[in-house]
Amino acid sequence: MESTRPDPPTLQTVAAAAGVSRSTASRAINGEPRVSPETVEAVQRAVRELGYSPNPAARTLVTRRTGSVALVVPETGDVLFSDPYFATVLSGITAGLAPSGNQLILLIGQHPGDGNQMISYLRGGHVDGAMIISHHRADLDADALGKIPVPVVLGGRPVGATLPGMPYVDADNAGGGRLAAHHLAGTGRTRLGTITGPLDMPAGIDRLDGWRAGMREHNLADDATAGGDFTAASGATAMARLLDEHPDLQGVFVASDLMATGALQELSGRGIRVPDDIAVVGFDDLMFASTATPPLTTIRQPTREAGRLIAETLLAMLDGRTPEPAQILPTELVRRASA
Amino acid sequence: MESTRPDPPTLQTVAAAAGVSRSTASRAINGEPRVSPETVEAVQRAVRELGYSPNPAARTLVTRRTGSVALVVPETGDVLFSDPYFATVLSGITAGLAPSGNQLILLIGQHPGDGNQMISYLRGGHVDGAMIISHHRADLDADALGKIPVPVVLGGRPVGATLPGMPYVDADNAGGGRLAAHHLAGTGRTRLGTITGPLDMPAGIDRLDGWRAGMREHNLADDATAGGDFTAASGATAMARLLDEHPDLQGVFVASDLMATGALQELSGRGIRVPDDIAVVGFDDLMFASTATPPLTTIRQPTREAGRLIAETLLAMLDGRTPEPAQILPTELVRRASA
DNA sequence: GGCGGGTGCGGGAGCGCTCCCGCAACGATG
DNA sequence: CATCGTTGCGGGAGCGCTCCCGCACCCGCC
Repeated sequence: MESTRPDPPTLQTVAAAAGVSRSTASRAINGEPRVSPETVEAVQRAVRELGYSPNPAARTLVTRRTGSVALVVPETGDVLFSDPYFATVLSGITAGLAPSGNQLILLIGQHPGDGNQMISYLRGGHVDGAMIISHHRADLDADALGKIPVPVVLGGRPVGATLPGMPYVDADNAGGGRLAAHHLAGTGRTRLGTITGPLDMPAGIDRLDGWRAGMREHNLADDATAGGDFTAASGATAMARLLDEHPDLQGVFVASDLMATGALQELSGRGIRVPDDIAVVGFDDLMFASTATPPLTTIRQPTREAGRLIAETLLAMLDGRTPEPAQILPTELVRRASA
Repeated sequence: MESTRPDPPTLQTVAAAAGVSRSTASRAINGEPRVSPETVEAVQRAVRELGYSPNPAARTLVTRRTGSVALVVPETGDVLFSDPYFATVLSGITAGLAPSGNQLILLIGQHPGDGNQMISYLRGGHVDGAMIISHHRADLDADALGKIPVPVVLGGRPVGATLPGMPYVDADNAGGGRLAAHHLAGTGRTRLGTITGPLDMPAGIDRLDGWRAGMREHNLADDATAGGDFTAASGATAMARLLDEHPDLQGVFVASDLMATGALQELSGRGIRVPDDIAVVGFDDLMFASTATPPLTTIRQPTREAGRLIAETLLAMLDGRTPEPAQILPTELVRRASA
């Protein structure tokens, strides 16, 4: 009769096989102190022989811990996955999470407006905590975020007011913009411009702010700017506009490597030599920066480290510790051939 | 006293608020047939007012359904994330999963040998099913795989024998290799070579097999080959070797776009013009194929569709349906400037 | 008018686990 | 020798849910 499906062993079964009670078996399995070594041994053998594995649902029901955390990306999948930034930060997150044994649940928006549905998931007790990375605009409203009953860590500075008790991890975007300005100005070039990211995103805003501050420090004009949206195509378009409006341009800071590849294409299409005629500095230092032609001088942000830090910050909160409200990672200049 | 944490409402609370019993409330919430419309309305209002959300652990405990599936990647994170293939297939998987409401749990190997640990996770009742994508070699042993008690779908043809009851989804790699051969031969070039992927992987093997078949059909020699490992650097190295050994080369099929970018760099470094001196055909049609210099002629494989199909196949199995043991997606030639 | 079948609902049991409490045995302490 | 704390263990309760069973009621039938 019951030969069809050999029901998976339960704690009861294990306890019986080891000749102890449920409670004792539970204690032995969870490594609690008040158990004799012989008993532990007997229980472990029973576990092994029966191939026992605790039922996670039952355990969660009583402990109120799920052993998993969510990574929320309120961006539609298509946009997201074309951006190498995401893969890199995800890599850091999985690495940071690994030692804790927590599992990662991926919550990715399919349609704009899925945000609130995701939040209701977070409120449903499925996860112990959440990380929200909104590399692109943060389109979750603050009220809804405030209702999440579990710890939340943000990847990237939130756009509006800081959410109370919701720490974030970000790169020093402004500092990076300044580094780019210093480097270009340091080569003796004086007519400099920038291609910005979207100005409704912190990464776009802050890099521009940093750039402008740098220009001012060198007493250079900061009027040559063109806006892009972090895609390669927009980089090419912006480069074209910049060249048309400022024919005397000597150097350009492009707020992302992806846009920089577009800019390089536009420049090479016009027969403009890099860096001889115009120097180019990118931002990110993603994999393909070094394989561009010419290899891209860029501002490196530690994307993978940011991911790891996001995960570790969440783990700290799960442990009841109170993390820094903001953790800003340093950026650095990586000097290659383009500037 | 209990003002500190307003315990989340339970089904019992909702039932009381609606003036019905637990059972009836449960039926109303789950949309079961034998409930009067007025009762349904009353329960729904209570749910709304109390902000009730069913405890997933309790539900799972009795239904034995978790509502989540795992994506297993027995590759260390570092290797994986540098490969745009993964992001694309992941995008397809999330899209395919979305309509079902199942959540995605990401299981990513941190160290070589984590495979069996992952399998024990799959055996532990955490998920209803699993997808294993081993874009790189399948290093999970068949015995262990066979013990997974939930439906499993494989992304990519398994290396050894087919696992019984474990369907897979793959691109027509051999067909793609043949397409490349036909295209290059069709341009009148006769001295052709290939840069292969790793030959311990189906994607590497099958593309080479297809290429060779195509060469034979055109009565051309298929002896000019060099091996790579799907990275850009290995593409450059292999290209160099191929040029040294076969100075008369007129065209080359590179088994991945990433390797092709490396090959293009090597060619441009030697002052060899593409496609005038040597024509180049890639494989994948990833985003950057169109922005390479020159834009890459390549074999497109529907990576995102593969992801979606993997997810849908798993969902079908969860529904009790028996899927095709193998689903092979077509590849096609995308003609750009490099060949 | 008695009777069968369908409709709407309530109560109990139980999923597998952890945690609290209580109890026996033992060594140490006065 | 009586007392007390400590160690190791067992049993019961309960986490929040679904599902089975049974009960009351109403409709339509012979």
